[in-house]
Amino acid sequence: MDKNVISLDKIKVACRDCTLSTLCLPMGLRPEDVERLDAIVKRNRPLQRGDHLFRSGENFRSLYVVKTGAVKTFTQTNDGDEQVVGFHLPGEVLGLDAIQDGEHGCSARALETTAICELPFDRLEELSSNVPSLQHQMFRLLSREIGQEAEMMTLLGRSTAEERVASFLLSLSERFKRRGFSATDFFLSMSRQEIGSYLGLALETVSRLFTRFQDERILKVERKHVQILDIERLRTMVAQNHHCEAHQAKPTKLT
Amino acid sequence: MDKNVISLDKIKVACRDCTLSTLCLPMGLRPEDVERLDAIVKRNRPLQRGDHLFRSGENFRSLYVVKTGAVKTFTQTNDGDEQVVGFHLPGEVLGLDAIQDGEHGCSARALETTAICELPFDRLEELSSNVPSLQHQMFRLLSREIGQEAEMMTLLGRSTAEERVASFLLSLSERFKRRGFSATDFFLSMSRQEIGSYLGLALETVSRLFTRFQDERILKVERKHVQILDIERLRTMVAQNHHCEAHQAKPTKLT
DNA sequence: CACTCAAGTTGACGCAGATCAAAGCGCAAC
DNA sequence: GTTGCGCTTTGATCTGCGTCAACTTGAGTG
Repeated sequence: MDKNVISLDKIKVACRDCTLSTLCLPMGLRPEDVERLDAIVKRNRPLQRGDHLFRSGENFRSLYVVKTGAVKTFTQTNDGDEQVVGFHLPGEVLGLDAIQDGEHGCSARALETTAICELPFDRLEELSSNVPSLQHQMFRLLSREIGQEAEMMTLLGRSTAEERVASFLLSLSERFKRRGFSATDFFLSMSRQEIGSYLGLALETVSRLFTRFQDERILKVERKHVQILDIERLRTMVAQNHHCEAHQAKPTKLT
Repeated sequence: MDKNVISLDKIKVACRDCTLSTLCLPMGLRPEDVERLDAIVKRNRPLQRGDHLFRSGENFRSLYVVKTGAVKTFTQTNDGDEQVVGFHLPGEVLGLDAIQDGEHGCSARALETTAICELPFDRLEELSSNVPSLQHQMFRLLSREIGQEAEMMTLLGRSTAEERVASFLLSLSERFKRRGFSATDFFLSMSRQEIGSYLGLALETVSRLFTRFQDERILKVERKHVQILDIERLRTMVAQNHHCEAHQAKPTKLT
């Protein structure tokens, strides 16, 4: 309750005063440029859990930045189910894939009460032309997304279920940490089903791995509440060699 | 021989006269802006099969566009093998993931004799500031990459081996077609191993599927030479429902 | 020509993880 | 309180594809 009131207050904060400014677009901009950016930001009422931010196929008008809360992006499969393509925490930008053809390629929906900053893209583009450091920042942002997706591709292409879940938990942990939350104690705002969809696993497999990690004293899990007890073990898992060799293209000539 | 001489000639072609201009960065630019872009392009000697264009960890200075030939990008796994992250045909841009932190996150190597246009990024950025339509084009380019990688993620996350191979062949087919080559008769410049690595499959699985597709009169395969006999069947495979249900997150309440 | 070596094919086998099924649990509505 | 409904967990079974291994083929070399 109390918390809610505070967060409703916060959403009107200008970029200059926003705690995310070191993660978000303003990163590295001069104060006067942050002001110009701030001037084009629209701050709408918060989304409730389940609300759509945009839907696949809709016209692209704006990029969106998560301010508080969490959002999932997903596509529809031809049999009518969801394929989760991403989870987005405060400071992360949504809609980047839609710049290309002016149409959203995925839908976005709030996983919890979520505040959003909206950046009308035409104005952002115009401003980028006039503020080289903002243009640079935009390029970096898009590039980062590309790099992260490439990492995700190798994760999906060659990792075991164990590595995927470990990797997922580490990713969340690091992202929470950078946002000033605990790196070892947090709540998952998404279901096992959604995690499984994102990681290319069955929900049962995710559940079993949570249980196993708990048995091995790596985690403490109670429904959505996760505590990481042994983060090093998780890191080792991810760095581990893979069980299969044939996935891998050999470098032309060993030795 | 003859061909080689021609292609060596071609690599000196200016953007204005390049057959790729409708696929490449100049797309949609006014002629005078194409000239300005052309002025910053460096055209180096062609790469031979196996030559590196850049290596993971190297400083990022330029983006590269394939002009003729083909390039693979790959990362190294901790056990020293390659993980292929992409195949790049004429008109496709490499190095986009390196803008972020000024360092290449993957290596790129020519799969055959390959001509490249080099675009020094600092000059490209400067020019983008002055030419809004180029900036727009850059944003679209980066956005397209993001969208394509997201598609690849769902392919890797939830598809069967059959769907992956079918999808790979369709992708090549379409890309060749747009470049004026045959959509149904082409040579693979990469090995089964590399295809497998890219698709998250064992090379044996790729081989078996090629054989099966051939038995089913969908393809004719002879080593690197592929002919697509029934492209519709391939399309059906990709659009097909998936064998597994649990991968998929159910939409929160239908209706 | 024979020899080598990398690339590709094919078969046999085993296992990680999907699928199927059922039971337990937290939470909202009434 | 009771009822109902998602979500999660857990167990039992099944299977696609990775792994291992043997063989074929073709290109390059002397």
